[in-house]
Amino acid sequence: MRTKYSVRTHNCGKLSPKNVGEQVILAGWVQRRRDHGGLIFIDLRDRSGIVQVVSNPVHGTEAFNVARKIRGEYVICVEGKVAKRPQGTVNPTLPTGEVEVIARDIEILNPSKTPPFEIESGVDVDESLRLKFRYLDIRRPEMLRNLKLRHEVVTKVREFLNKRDFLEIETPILTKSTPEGARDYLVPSRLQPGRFYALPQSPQLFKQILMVGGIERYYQIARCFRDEDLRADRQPEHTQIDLEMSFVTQDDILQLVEEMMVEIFSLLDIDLKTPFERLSHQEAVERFGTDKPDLRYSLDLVDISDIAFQSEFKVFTNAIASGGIVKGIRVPNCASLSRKEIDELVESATAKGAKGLSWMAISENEVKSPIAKFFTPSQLEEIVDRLEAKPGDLLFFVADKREVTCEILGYLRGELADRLGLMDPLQFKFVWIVDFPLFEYDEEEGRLKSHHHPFTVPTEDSLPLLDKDPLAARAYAYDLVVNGVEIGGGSLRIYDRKLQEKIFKLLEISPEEAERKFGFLLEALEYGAPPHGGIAFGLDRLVMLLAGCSSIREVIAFPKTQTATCPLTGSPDIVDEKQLKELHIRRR
RNA sequence: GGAGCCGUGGUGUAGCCUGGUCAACACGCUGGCCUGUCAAGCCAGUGAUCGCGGGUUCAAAUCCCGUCGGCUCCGCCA
Repeated sequence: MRTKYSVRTHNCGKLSPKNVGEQVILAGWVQRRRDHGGLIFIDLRDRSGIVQVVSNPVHGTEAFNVARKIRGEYVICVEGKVAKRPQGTVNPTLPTGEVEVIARDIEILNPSKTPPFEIESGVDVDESLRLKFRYLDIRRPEMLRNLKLRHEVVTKVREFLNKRDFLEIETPILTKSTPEGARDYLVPSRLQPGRFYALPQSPQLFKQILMVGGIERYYQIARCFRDEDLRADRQPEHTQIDLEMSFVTQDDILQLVEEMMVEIFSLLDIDLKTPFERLSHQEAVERFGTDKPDLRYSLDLVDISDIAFQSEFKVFTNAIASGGIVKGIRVPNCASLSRKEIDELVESATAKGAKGLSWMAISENEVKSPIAKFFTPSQLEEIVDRLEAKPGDLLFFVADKREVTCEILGYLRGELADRLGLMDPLQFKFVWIVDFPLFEYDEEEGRLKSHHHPFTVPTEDSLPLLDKDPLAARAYAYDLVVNGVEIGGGSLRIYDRKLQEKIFKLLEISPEEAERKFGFLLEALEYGAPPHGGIAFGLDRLVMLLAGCSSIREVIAFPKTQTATCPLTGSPDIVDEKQLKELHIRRR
């Protein structure tokens, strides 16, 4: 019996009436033990599922004695016969509920301490405890399901891209720090005193170099590192589905990705309609107040500046006079919202940076609002018409600079949708955001900053704008957004050294710095670089959406806490002085 | 760097506002009974000085300050 587990014949969860009569050897963990005194039931669990084992002294005296000692999470091996359950004892909630295994022999392979929390679905346990005992947490069905789903997504992606002639190629983890972007994780070099590697924020430059290397189609399931603060959807290391192609247009890439998404979502029997909706960056911001809109609900933002300017309401007219706008949002059937609820919304908008938030409640023949007195009846009617408001609707208005107005209302839009339960968790609304600005203005640094990254190619008609009005320049850049979550983004890249240098110059990266940081790329561009472009997806976010979770930690085997620590291993940790010395590092 | 919420036996919570049987409930765990349960049942028992430190008070889980940890968010994340 010592090594019987090595000849395990079946998986627990796979047993069915078809196996009745068969002699089987199972191995797994004890989910639960029900001791009836003269008869003991054991729910035996392995990765495939659970099956009930019955230990009756009649069928195995020794086994019964062992069964009495068994406790939860013991690892055991059971030999016995599969039997149909007696009439009236079938468990319809268990896939294997029609059968049970009559134990002839039971061996305890390894006992277990009582786990610090119950290993079952739907636990509500402190997350840091789950993470400290992640190996127990992973035994829970939800975690197993999520990790399995993640595996299936990755498998699907590989199949899909392999079929389309992509090569999976690894790029270095120990690489070079680059300016711009997120804070790098640094790794001190032992052999080169005083020098540091950086962990990659993405394989961006390597994949472009691979294109220059004639690979034409590359992908990688790539780990990426960013030393920034964490969120529910942000970890210091995350995994990207990274791909790059030569000789393609933006449309080629978008189309390929759509096909890939169809494949991925077919895993959950979800039929995605292609092509996905496309919104220009500008339209997204104007209509939804964000570049990652959740299109499961409408609540569009509507400009009423022209009407508002005619009113007597100083807040509105002043905002417009100083170059701002007034926009509104219509919330259906919410005129009955209590004053307290409205005040809460006003407060949250103010917390977001709004100077104020005006509202109007629409009823059959009047507009109830603290600001109604500043408007003529016909102006009010125009506003109602413009927002297509119906009796029972509630309207909110913000007056400020264009960007601020859109941002606040965009935030309010999400807040309202959440409160009103407009986010259908079973629906997946894909949208491409395209025509991104090439640059944005960095107030802090007082200079231009790449909206996507410095290697993104401007559209042809933007080229003349680079010198005149760079902020008006558009890029061949695109984001894929699902239900308000940005799951991927990419661009066509610059493959001309002169243009790349020009962009660096506009970003106020000196030729010396450009040479030092990106010299190898600039040089590569001079040796027959093909036109190319690509995209990268946040695998964790994608799987999170598919799994219906609200944090990527649920789909990562060993995630970090908000303070970037690992309760399981205790990393990060102090190291020996000897190690530091070898690395030429002195602590302050 | 900032804001908010949380921290009570192994787990999840109640108690906290209105200081004084202040430690309760469920699950778990241990033992006993029990041959058809599957969240088994019944009986008995075990177990927390209330994250930590300080303060107020005759008296603090309860009020105040600080601190640590977890989570959410802002900043940050090309």
